[in-house]
Amino acid sequence: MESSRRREKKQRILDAAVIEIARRGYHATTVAMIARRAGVADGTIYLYFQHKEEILSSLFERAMGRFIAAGRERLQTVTGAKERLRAIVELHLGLVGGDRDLAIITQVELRHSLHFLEALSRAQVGEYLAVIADIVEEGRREGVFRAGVDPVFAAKAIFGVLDEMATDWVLSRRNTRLESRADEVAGFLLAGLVG
Amino acid sequence: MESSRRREKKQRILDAAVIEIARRGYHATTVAMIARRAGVADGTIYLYFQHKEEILSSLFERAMGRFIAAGRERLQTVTGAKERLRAIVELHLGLVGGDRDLAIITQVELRHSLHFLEALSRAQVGEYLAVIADIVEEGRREGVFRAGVDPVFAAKAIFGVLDEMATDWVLSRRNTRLESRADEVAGFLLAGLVG
Amino acid sequence: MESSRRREKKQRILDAAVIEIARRGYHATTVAMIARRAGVADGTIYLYFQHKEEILSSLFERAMGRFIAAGRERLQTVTGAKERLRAIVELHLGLVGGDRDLAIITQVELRHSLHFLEALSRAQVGEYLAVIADIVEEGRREGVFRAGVDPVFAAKAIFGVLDEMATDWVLSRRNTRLESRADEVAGFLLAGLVG
Amino acid sequence: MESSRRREKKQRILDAAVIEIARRGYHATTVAMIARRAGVADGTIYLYFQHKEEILSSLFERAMGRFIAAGRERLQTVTGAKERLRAIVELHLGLVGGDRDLAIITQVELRHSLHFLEALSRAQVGEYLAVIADIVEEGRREGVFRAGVDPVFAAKAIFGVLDEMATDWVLSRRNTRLESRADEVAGFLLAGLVG
DNA sequence: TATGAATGAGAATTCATTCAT
DNA sequence: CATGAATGAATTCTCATTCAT
Repeated sequence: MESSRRREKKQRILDAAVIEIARRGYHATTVAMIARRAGVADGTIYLYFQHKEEILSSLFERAMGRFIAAGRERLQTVTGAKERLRAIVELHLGLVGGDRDLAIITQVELRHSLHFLEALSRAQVGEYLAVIADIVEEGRREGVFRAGVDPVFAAKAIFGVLDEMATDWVLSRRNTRLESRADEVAGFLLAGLVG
Repeated sequence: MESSRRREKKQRILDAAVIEIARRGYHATTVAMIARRAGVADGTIYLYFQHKEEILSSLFERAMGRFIAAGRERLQTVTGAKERLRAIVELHLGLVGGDRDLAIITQVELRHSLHFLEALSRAQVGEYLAVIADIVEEGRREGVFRAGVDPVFAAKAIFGVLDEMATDWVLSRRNTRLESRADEVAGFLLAGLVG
Repeated sequence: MESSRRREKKQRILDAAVIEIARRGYHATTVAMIARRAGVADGTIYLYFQHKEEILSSLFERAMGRFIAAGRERLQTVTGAKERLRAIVELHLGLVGGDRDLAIITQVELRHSLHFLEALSRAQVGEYLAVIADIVEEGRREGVFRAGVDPVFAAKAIFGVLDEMATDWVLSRRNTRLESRADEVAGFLLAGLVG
Repeated sequence: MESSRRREKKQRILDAAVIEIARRGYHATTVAMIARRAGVADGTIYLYFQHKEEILSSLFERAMGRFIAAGRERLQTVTGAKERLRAIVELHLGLVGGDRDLAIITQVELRHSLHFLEALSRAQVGEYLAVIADIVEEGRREGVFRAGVDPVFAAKAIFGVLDEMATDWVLSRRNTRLESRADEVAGFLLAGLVG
């Protein structure tokens, strides 16, 4: 009960952080700004997060958690490596494209330092890449994908393409929907994977 | 004559900046640290750069300049879209992989803020993408690449793969040579492009 | 309650500023010096003042506030233009002469820049001049002062004499009391005003 | 010959300084700005002045020199205390009002610090006050001015009025000519002095 | 738990002054 | 005499973090 209230307030702080950081960048955003938007006192932030940086990593973890949960759910209903890859592409672009503020954070702010990026990478992007690699592996076993493709390598390549599309969409302030490029992306990737 | 001395000292400062920033990140690096490593006084930095941030953008411009020059030179000696793409891949991975400190900067530090990333993107990455798009276009005309591939899209996808490989290499402190993955990367990309 | 504590601390900072600035001048006084004397941390200053310059203008406002309050009070108990002018002269010299540190600030430091001086002038000296002009006007109506005297001009002239006496007293480190010149000053001014 | 060229360049620097300092204030004006406007190198300034502050005091000395020279000349042709006082008033307002840039400096910038103001005061304002005091003394001897007036005091009062008029004119950006107030000022002062 | 006033370390930047050329 | 590149001390202001209430 307590715990739920606590979780709620933590979410409120994170929501505030997304908006502020997306708007002005991580370094230009002060803890006080986040506190004000969240409607709490400056000091309260430190009852929920140890450092300012922990807000950023929590943001990442929350995003990745949703990402992975959505992925799991979606993949359960889809079979066949090609369809599964297509599903991942749609999901990735759909999720990133669904919240521009969050996208700014995942595509730009989270990459602000080597140390930070390494930590993120090891922790959770690895898991995400593994999911993709599994699909590629599955495709090879099914004989749908070329045998010469290394799943681990392919996962990175796929992630690279998705990530670049996402970043490109964030930087170009165009009003297109990112998700609308899913077919094109999936087509390109499948062409490279299919024998 | 004067000017050459000036250019020389500017280079010295940039060289110092690469090392310091790669080591501790842009924000944790003080102007004083760069000055010390360059062997000049703090104030001297400001005779060559207007702001600390201008050091970072100069770093990027210098890197891109070398990149593009090397690319132009290389492409002049290579014909055929497939070979040209292969050459670009080798070049990209070779250049990024040739200087880990610089790679840290191009793959991580230069992306530290939306504003900054936008500026970079518009200015010079666009030019680079155009070079790649031209190769794809050429391949389509030659009938080597599939007609269904949009050159602009393909250029981003190719860049995405290269960029992800580079970032992955930077983050994994492995001692492999990045360039050694060129064949694999080129193979994957060509598979996606060739009919 | 809170507010009173806040006001108190603000006063403490201003008191410290008077001493430091009088001693070494505005430009040679650092915010750190004021903070130390006030017994607060450097950063605390900025919870009460936006800029260093705002300390100076607050000093002026505080001084003028007291000046005007004292003036109002005094003038209520005095009637007749001649007596009122005499009262103003006594008050002006008495207040300036009562605190040498503050006098240094009002007579010297507050005039350190055109921009600043303009702001002060427009804001509050104007009000003070108006009070004097009213007395002159009153004297004319009473037939005590010459009809040919322009009240606005006379107010400036009176202020000029008072101000010069004050500055002279500040600069000459003599131990005379400034107030002791009040009779002489009032006599001179009245001679010029009375028919 | 050398010496005349030297003097000329010194004047050029001072002329530049008047403009720059009047425009932006003493503290906001850098030595480099003055050098640029004077058309010399930064270092050259230091061949003519020991410190930046010496430029300011030289400015004052030059202004006072002209002031006193003009005063001497004028007073030689005028007789009678009343007429001499009138002449001084005209001269003072005429000279200050004749060059707004210089006026900004004499009325504002030169007063920026106690230390500086003291030095000026002792050195040359004293001499100027003495000239005025002499006139008052003369008037007393002639029986034109009241016997009760202390010449030294009167000189300060007169200077105070003139100074306030000058400052007022500088601060009000009105386009009136300062000199046009000479009659009014002289009338007021004489009323106070004449028996 | 929550507050928000206070802290004080920290850093970018400026600019008077020097001095080798 | 003149130059102007180089110096480096010096200072304002910010802001993550703490802690008494």
